[in-house]
This record gives sequence, C-alpha cells and structure tokens, in this order.
Amino acid sequence: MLLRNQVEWALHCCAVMVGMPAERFLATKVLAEFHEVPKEYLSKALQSLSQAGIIEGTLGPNGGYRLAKAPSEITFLDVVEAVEGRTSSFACTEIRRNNPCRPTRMRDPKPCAVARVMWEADAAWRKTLRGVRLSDLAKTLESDIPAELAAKNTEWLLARS
Amino acid sequence: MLLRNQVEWALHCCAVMVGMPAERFLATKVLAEFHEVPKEYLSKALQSLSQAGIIEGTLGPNGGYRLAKAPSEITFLDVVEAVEGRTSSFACTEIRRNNPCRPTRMRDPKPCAVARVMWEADAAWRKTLRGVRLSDLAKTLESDIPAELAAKNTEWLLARS
DNA sequence: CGGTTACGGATACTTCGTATCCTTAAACCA
DNA sequence: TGGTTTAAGGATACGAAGTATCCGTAACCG
Ligand code: SF4
Ligand code: SF4
Repeated sequence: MLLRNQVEWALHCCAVMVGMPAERFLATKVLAEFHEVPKEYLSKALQSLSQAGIIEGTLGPNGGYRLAKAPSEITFLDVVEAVEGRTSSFACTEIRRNNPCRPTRMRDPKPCAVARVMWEADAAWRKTLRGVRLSDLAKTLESDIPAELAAKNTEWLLARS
Repeated sequence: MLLRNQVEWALHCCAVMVGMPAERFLATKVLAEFHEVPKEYLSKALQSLSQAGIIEGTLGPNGGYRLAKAPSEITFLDVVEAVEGRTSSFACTEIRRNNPCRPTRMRDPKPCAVARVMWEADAAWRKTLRGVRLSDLAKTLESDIPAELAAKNTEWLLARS
C-alpha cells in the first residue's frame, strides 16, 4: 500500500506556492523544472488540486497556478485527498456473506467488527493530516531552510514566471 | 492507495481461529471454502502470518494452521503488517535535492517537514491498529454475531478438519 | 493575429496485485 | 514401509492500477 508520488509532488508544489508573493502565478513548466519531474504528468496533479479548489489557474502567458485560499485554510488532508481520493484504504468485500452457514436472507445490521477497526485507523490517519495546515508547514520550513536559500528559490521561480 | 484484499482475508481467518478450540488446526482448504476465496492465493497470506509468528502450521492429514500466541498477544497491526509490510504509506523520493538553487554539497540534517507530517499520520494509523487485539475482536464479535450462528460456524469448520 | 498556458481526452508503458501451477518436504496413516 | 495429506515456496501468467507522453481545444495576452 503506497501513496502515489503525485501526492509528494502536490505537497511540494503547495509548499513552494506558500512562499510566493500573493497574486503571482507559477506555471506548471516552472514547477516541473524546479522539482525535475515530468511536466505533463505533474500537470495532472495540479489539475486535481485546481478541481478541489485548493489552487486556481489562469491561461495565457504569465499564466499558471496560485493558492486559491489562505494557507491557514488549507490542510494536508485537502491536498492528499485531492490527488489520492477520499476512499478509505481498507476496502470491504463483504466476504462474511460467503459464509456457508449463514442464513441466505440474513441482514447485516452494521459493518462488521473487522471493518470498523480498519476504518477507525483510516480516520486517525486523516485526522492527523487534517490537523496540519499549509501555514504550519510554512512556519516549519522557515526554521528548517536557511533564509538565503529560501530567497534564492523565490527569486529563481519568479524569474521564470 | 488501497490495502491488498489479503489483509481482509488474513483478518477474517484470524477472527475464525480465535473462536476455535485450542490446539485444533484449520486447513487452508477449509478456510478458503468458508470464505469462498482462492485456496492457493489465500495460502500465501497464511504463509506470511506463519512467518511472522502469528499462526503456526503443521503438515499431514488434520494439518493446517492455528494461532501461535494468545489472542490478547496479537494486535491488528501484527496481522496487517505481516501481509502488507512495514513500510510507510508515504515514500519520500527526496525531490528537494533536485532544487536547482540548492548548493550541490548541501547536507539534509533531517527529513523535511512534508515527510515528517506524512510519517506522523502513518504512525497514527499504526497506533490505532496496535491498540486493538484479537481478544477485543472476539469480544465484539460475540455481541455482533448470534450465538447460534457462531456455534454453527465452529461446527462446520471442525467437521472438515 | 500568433504565442503561451491550462485543461482534458486518448494512448502506451511499467509496476504491482491477483491468481494458478508445480515441486518439495514433512507429518500422518494403513 | 509406502501412499496420502498438507504446508512451504518457487515460477509463471494475467489483470488492474499507477506512471508517463501525446495531442487537440479553449482561454489569455501582447
Ligand atoms: S471486513 Fe467485515 S464488513 Fe468487510 S468484508 Fe470482512 S466481514 Fe464483511
Ligand atoms: S517529502 Fe521532504 S524529504 Fe521527502 S522527498 Fe519531499 S522534500 Fe524530500
């Protein structure tokens, strides 16, 4: 069970956008070159984010994407679910219905104990992701990344928009 | 991102074994017929559980598998990790190293902020699974499943061992 | 108008989960 | 002792899903 690498790309792109001056758009091409990932494929991830209302895009020269909301209004879960989907990691096939002893017309009042536990774990995973916002990430990166490098990154990105 | 359905099978097989009288072995063939899943493929999942020390197998007629430990000593996480693996759901490709502005010889003191959050969420998922034991599951099933059906299941399974 | 960009559909490639088959070795039984 | 049953594990085929690329369209800009 592995998350798509688009999740990583999407999160990094968001991290980059948080550091950009408001109203400025970043083109897919620039983001792809910055991370050295295939432009066309990264585009799909950004489209997912756009569709989810996390970022917004504009066309034409100087076009691209920017955050559609305040960084404090965007959680990790928003980003992850936009590209990975909202379905639980545990899929229930209802194999208990195959039980040969079970009366054919028996009704299942509720999801079985196994599924409930697995879904609870999935909820805990999502709760953790929902608890971290892009604004939190920005603050962490501020102390993680040397100010000099951060400035150089912003400059590099803006020069190509 | 989806767990293999072997996880579901493994958990259900464990649930069944908890209800069996101690020392009795259940053959792969019987477990497969009970759940209506392919015997040869289910066998792989059971082998994983066996290798993880969760169940133990014996050969020959009346052979099969049984729990290797007390139900209170086996957690959901043990079962899930045995078949699904212990690697985190978030794989870090270290794409921050591709940053063209980054000094080539720069050392990364620690995993970046993005990865730390994702791994924290993964830890929360595992923590939830570690908190539920097979003995807990047995207790829940006891109130979920009519006693009559439970008895019939046990009888059906024992008759074929 | 021509160039740039997001957008979305279609398509190929690659990886991984699913499933089956076969052989070996151990345990049991007649 | 020899034949049967079963777990164990390697090899292989198949299918689904993730990865990646290509192309046409529509919007934006100078
Ligand atoms: S986990 Fe429970 S609800 Fe899901 S298929 Fe198995 S028995 Fe049914
Ligand atoms: S998540 Fe962080 S550590 Fe992992 S690849 Fe991205 S930048 Fe590197």
